[in-house]
Amino acid sequence: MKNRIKEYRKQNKITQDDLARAVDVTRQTIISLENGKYNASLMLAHKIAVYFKVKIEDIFIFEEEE
Amino acid sequence: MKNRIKEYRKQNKITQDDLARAVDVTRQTIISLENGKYNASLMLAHKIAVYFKVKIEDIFIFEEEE
DNA sequence: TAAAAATGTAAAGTGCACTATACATTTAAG
DNA sequence: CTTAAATGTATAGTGCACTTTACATTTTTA
Repeated sequence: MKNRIKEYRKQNKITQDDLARAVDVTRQTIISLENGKYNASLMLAHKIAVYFKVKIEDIFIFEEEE
Repeated sequence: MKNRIKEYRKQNKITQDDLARAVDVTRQTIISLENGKYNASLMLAHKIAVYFKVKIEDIFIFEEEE
């Protein structure tokens, strides 16, 4: 699964730290998500989508699966 | 976070076992989700939404959070 | 009403999502 | 060019999402 967190973050001109605080996780978590270390939880995906005012599916890209 | 998995499953008249196989998890996982033991991962939420042909937000209800 | 099908409970184990802390590297700005 | 801000790397630890197996209870159907 891929995501467009970095894209949306750049568009909104905010820092990783800003986003982390906004969705209540650590900066490490944002870095890990942006760099594809692992996937977000459903709850975090939702918070990020709400923050950017888009749908979960707009940020998280589900491809080659089931 | 709540979810409407059981509702959608009943509407589609399929069993927990059927759904479990369809989204490639164990029956235990479906039971646990339906009974609110824990939340689905983003990937599983997506598979379930695709299976029922609806959006993630139609099945998973995010309320009192951030 | 008895057997089968569906649902639920229990419990131990694995891996990943996320935290926390510390430091190193890159980018931006005076 | 030098400092500060932003981004990244590393590592150890915690809890939860999910598995597996086994059995118990409820619901459905012949």
